[in-house]
Amino acid sequence: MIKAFTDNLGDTVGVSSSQVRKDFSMLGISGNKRGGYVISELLNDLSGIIGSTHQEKIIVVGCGNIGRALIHYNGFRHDTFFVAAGFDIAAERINKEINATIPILLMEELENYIKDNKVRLAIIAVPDAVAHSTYENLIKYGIKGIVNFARVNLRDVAGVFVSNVNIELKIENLFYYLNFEEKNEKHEQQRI
Amino acid sequence: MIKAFTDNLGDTVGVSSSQVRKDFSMLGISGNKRGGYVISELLNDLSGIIGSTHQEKIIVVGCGNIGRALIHYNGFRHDTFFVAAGFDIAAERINKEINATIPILLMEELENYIKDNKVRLAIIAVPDAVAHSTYENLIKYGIKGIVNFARVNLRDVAGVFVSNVNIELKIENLFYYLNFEEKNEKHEQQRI
DNA sequence: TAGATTGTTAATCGATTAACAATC
DNA sequence: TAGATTGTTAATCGATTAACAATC
Repeated sequence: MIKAFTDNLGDTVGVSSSQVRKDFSMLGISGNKRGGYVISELLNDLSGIIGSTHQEKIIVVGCGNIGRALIHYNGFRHDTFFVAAGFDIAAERINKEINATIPILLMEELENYIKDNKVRLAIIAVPDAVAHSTYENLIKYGIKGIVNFARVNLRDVAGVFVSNVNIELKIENLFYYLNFEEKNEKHEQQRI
Repeated sequence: MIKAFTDNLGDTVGVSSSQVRKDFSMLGISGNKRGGYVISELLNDLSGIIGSTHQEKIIVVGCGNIGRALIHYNGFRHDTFFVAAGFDIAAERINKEINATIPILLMEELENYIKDNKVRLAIIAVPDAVAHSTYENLIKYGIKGIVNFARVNLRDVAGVFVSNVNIELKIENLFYYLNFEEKNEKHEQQRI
């Protein structure tokens, strides 16, 4: 019976023990005073809270470099969700090229596919220029959650949650921090 | 001479006008009372602040699905940075397969490449299991900024900035929100 | 001038952390 | 029992927003 304590748990994910206790408290998860949390029970409680979205279908819209990488990424594909299909305006060509096990379908089939399969979550990996219209369509077709890789800021609307990735922005932010740090170091040295 | 006001600017990026004014104030960017900001000047000021990291080399470590997508992604590749090389334990094979313009080099060459080319920023796209050791090596070799796509939480250390992406976690979070929302809606309906 | 918008200060909000009583 | 760890409340911190004087 493997146990863990809030400071262990916090350490491994990079938050404070207070944070862990607070979160657990809010989620209604309780441990044993002085005894910590039994890992197996904890996992059980958590998966109960997360909701058993067993093998929910998600789709990838746009099958360029990023889209295809996500479709073939074997990293995920576990209990909670899997990529069921990709969509692209050049579906046939891509299908021929990559000989995929996950089908790439035409954009025209998007609406029906979402509705027929009750897809709730989509990944946007289309070119920036069409990201916003894609987003609007997805919402119209009933998608409730979106991960967006295009470099436009898509926003949450009522009942729809959007998570913007924007790798380029991340990289630029990092450079900003680096340059800032460097500048400060120089100042430090001058002062000494 | 195109102008913009803090509420326009805020709107387009999804923040409040106060926020924009606050940020500009802290960055030392000033506009004209009643006249807003001249876009061209604003861009100028901003690029001055961001620091002119002209055409800085970044590298991608791990050339699986995600890594290769990033290497071939033509989305970025603009003034501030570009992907100069990829690294993988199976460099030759991958090079043969993809016939790339950006070279994929062997992991053994990583240290020298970083030092010779003064690379400051790296993207980690290796399998989860080796992400942490890759991270430690990169830091040892002098990397100062990391974007991490592996599903492990890598942390900032002194002078090194890490940005964790973890797409799977994002998707799971979205499902959590969706399920939560759904549950609440049901309760709403029951109450009515 | 009157009206509009900046820039900055104060107020608010929320999230994180610290502290500590409860208790195993 | 003494010691350790939870669970919760209070204190702190930071970030966001509101407000408003300055002024173009």
